[in-house]
Amino acid sequence: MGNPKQKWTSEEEEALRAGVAKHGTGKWKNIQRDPEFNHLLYSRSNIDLKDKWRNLIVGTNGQGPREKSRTPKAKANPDAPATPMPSAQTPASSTPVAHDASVDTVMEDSSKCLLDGKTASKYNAMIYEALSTLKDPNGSDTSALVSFIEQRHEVPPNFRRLLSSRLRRLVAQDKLEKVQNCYRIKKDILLGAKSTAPKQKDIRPRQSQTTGYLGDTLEEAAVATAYKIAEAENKSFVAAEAVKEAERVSKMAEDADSLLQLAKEIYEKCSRGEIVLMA
DNA sequence: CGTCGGGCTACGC
DNA sequence: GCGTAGCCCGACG
Repeated sequence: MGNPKQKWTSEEEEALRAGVAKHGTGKWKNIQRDPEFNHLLYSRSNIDLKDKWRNLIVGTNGQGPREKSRTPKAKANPDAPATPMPSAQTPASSTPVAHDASVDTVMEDSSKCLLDGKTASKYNAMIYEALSTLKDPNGSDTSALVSFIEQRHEVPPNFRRLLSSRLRRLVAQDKLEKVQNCYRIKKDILLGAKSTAPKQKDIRPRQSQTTGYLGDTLEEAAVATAYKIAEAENKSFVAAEAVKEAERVSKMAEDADSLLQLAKEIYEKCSRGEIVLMA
């Protein structure tokens, strides 16, 4: 009630970045506890840090609403395949690449409608289903996706909004690609990747007895999608190494930049004869 | 206990 | 009306 909203200041943001640079992502509590940043982040919880960083990343990823790229990210990643935006993908969220590679979703799209526990995002599956069915070379826009999904699934009234939110997030995670107003499944990085069989051997050959509204073309598309995802998963794994390298470099660059600025300030003050207090 | 991902909603354009 | 950003909640380790 009495919480209008607490917007993040650039100080806090900078502290967060510095904290991430020092401790790495995921160590939100450490960052928050760190006496160095606690002065700025005392009013924020570790969850807040995580959330803020999430939004920060979206903007840093390349095309984002807000580009706060103050620091010229190092290019690096010489081995970059055919990826449009290989550089600084996600500072330390190699998680989305490797860990998140579990790509939960996808696999059992429609059959997941009323499945047991997992309760993962079935929306993602719907999106993949829709995209892989209407194979639009230019991608499908939100309206097309909404109507497609609405025809096959039960959706809440505010689904459109939900969907667009989800689409954005998927794009941010590099799972989808947005061209103009249309979305399509992203299939970046293509490399030799020997088919490392173990995983995708069981991509549910048959499914759909849950409801039965499934067409065979749809099923085929679903399987194809699952296959592609599995393939992409393998590629991601291989690519993760390169990405990590890039991350490391860009992180170093950021660090160096911060230190440089700090050093500059100190230098100027010193040359003016002022006394500088170091923390 | 801490982290992560999803979802909701107020706010700005 | 859409997109963004902060915040909350449940799940998982």
